[in-house]
Amino acid sequence: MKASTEDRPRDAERSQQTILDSAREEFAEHGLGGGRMDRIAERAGLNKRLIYYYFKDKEQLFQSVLEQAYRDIRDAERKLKLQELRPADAIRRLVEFTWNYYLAHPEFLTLLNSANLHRARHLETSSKARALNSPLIEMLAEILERGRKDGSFRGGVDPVQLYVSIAGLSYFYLSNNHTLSAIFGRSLMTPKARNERLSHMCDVILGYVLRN
Amino acid sequence: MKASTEDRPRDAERSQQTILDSAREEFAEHGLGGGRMDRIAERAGLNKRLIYYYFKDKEQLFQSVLEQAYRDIRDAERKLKLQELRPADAIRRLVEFTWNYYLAHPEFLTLLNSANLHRARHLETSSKARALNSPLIEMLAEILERGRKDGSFRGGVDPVQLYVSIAGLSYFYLSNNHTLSAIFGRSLMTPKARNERLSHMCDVILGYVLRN
DNA sequence: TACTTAATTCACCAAACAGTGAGTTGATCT
DNA sequence: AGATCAACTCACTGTTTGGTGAATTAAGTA
Repeated sequence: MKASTEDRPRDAERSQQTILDSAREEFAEHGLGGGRMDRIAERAGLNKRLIYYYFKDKEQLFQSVLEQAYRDIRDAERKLKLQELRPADAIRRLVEFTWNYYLAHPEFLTLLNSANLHRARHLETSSKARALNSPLIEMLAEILERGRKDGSFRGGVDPVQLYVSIAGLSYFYLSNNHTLSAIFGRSLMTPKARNERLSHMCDVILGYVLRN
Repeated sequence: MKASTEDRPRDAERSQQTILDSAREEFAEHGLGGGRMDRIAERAGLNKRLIYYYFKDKEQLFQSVLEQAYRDIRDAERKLKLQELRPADAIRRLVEFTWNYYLAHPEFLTLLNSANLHRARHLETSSKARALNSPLIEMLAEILERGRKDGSFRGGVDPVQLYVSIAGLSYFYLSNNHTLSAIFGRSLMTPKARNERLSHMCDVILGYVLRN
């Protein structure tokens, strides 16, 4: 759980990363307002003062956490090789990827929620904001163009709208999974329910882009 | 802004509602963790002690806020008369309603996010949770059945999945509007952008349910 | 080995916070 | 007019919180 206080060599970078990891957990679990600096220090097994030494204050720490979360997902996105697939398969793959990434990184969802609660001021200030633009937009544009050319896709589809829709279908289901489960009176996270959701989302998105 | 302290007749119900309204604003703006009881009292123009008199503690106050938020949207949903419309028009109307409701009640989105951050324990405890099931599910089932019968809709569509998808398309765009705007470097809330989003969502949902 | 400087810890603070005991006020009933 | 009880206020507290000044320790350098 907590790193032992025993003799570990001094390593600024390592400590910064440990703090960042602990902060990500803490903020993902309790939000920015509910996150506690003392708990972050405890999680990291480092003295609280060190957090302020490296990250000025709570706000900047959260901003750094957010930037890394974005870097992580963008890195994962870049690894997708969609050019090799036929348009319809590429779209399906993209839906699956988004779904699986959110599923594997639930903290990404809550961090984004926190960022938006605070009107994304942590991104506006960030000089790295521009570089955060998803590579998926370009990929998507290329896929849509290929599909249109070979006659399988409808034309006039905005890649940004489609990207937001693909993300939204997974995001809402997973981020609001608790309230939805309570309301429908059944768990949405059983393997069966998850498979059904993925299947449904593919049907929706493909039903939209496919000509016919 | 703040209700004046001047002589207003004593009214328990009125005070409770005032507190509830102030709490909804506060929690919507800062989340559950970031919401401050002192600020809620100040917003309401009532003594903080009164909050504890009527609502025991912060947790129960939040639960009450959440229950009312759900009651409000369910009431609005019930007013929809979709039976009179042709299936495709009914679906379009439903998408529009969802979009417009979220647009007019942004606090609903952030309250739900807070509830989910805390794993919806405020709903699980709530005896009113069952009654929160959306009437839209039944309406949607009826519309889908009608559309299937008259040959315009595909069959085998799960109303719950579709409901989640319709909600998700609006929710993600609006709830994450700040981060999305920052990333894409353009506002998503101009009238033009909003119209385009609504149009796109209708296309996606109808593209899915319509046979063809 | 002594010196330098960055990494890390210690001990502490003022403000903010959720929550409360004990009262005061005012509407209503007899 | 006096009694009653709910509505509402006052003044306070123990604790938590984000944040900091100053000291200490260890790793590299001359």
